[in-house]
Amino acid sequence: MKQNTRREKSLSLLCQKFLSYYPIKVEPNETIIIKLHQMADLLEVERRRIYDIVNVLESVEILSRYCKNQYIWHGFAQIPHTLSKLKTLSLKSNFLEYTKTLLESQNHESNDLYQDTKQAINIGFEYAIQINKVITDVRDAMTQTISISREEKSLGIMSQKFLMLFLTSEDGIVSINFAARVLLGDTKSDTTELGKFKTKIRRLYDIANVLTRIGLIKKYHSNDVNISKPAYKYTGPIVDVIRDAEYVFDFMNSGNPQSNSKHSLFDHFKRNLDLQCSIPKFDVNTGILNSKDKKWKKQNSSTNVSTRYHPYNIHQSTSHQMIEPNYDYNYYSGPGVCLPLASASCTQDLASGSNQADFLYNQNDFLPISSSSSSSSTNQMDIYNYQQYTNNYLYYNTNEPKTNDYSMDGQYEPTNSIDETILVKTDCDLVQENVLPSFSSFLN
DNA sequence: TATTCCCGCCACCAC
DNA sequence: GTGGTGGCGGGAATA
Repeated sequence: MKQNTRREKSLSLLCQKFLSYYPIKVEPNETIIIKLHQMADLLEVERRRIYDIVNVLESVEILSRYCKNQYIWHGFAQIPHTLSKLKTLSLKSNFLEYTKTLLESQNHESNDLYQDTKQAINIGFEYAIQINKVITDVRDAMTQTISISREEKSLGIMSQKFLMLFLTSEDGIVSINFAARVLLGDTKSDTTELGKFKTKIRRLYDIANVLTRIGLIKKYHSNDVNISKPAYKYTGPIVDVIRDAEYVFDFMNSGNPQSNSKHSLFDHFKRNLDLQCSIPKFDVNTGILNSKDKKWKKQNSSTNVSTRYHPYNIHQSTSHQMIEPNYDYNYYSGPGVCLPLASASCTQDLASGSNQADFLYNQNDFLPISSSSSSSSTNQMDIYNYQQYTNNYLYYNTNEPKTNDYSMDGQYEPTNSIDETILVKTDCDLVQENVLPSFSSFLN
């Protein structure tokens, strides 16, 4: 039916179909390769659409690029740790201050360009252009225009910044308008011009559709006149900041030690900055990411970070893809976090769609690995509250993959047969609620 | 009308 | 040059 055509082709539904082919968790002895051209054929879509999905999924480390046309599927277990890193980055990099500055600037500047733009949308597009031009010219004369680099405009990095807003928001609600302005950067130059703003909104819808499908956010409807519509609400795990994360190395040394994604802020640090340098700061006035130690620079092609990598331990090489629909899952113990996972037909639940978020994050059937009780009567917390459940213990895997474990064609040649998983007390810093702004009420 | 976002052009980049 | 990748914005479907 024509009415369903657009919906059937939607990125959200496409993402759901994509996810239905892969398990929530990956067994330690599995390698799950995603071949993009096969997925495009399977889902009967242009490959361009697959990139949209993959780029956002990569931003939360559900998968990572392996080589041309191929990605490695990691499942959902890494998500809490990725979110912890993003939250930590928000607080350690001035990102939160930047967003506050943005909020204040719009509150105090009655002639704020964005307000003019938004107002002008109601008046007429042509008039909006005129207003923008005049104000932009004035501002250009007063301020140095610094644009955000192409790298920072990647869908994955936008996705990460979008998530950082949710993770530092007091109420977990972020209006798409505010997010767009944050992503545009530079509170004082012409970056809020209508065209760029609309483009950013489009991308945010793309991102939001994928993040919604994996249950991290959902569309938020409110009658509150103070909340700008449209808005999204965070529905993902509650995560803490990583204690003592002051240097780029702190991020590199957790999660995906060898990843090299163009869609990850962390990997940008690894490529572009000294590992010993402190975490780069966002300029609170422009939103541009800078570092005292080194300028954000174009990637050097001679970088010694390998483009062939396995982010996690892989104990045997299998080239199979497409997990059976009724695959059983017990729990996953990988680097970064160790989470109990469902022993159910996850892919079917994923495919059902409607209660996916509940399934992923609010299942009652999960038991922490360290729990001495196997009673299922325990009212388990969200799967992603696991850190808190275990008194802020994180599981770190001591056996990180070594470069020489892989042959030139990327096949894993195991030198270690057994994982050793140790407990590391995190004693996470708890963020004081009163420092967190609300991003929902932005220029209603 | 405002929101949502599909579609594909074409620039960029590694090889 | 070639093919993979993905930023970008027009404009149409949907609410």
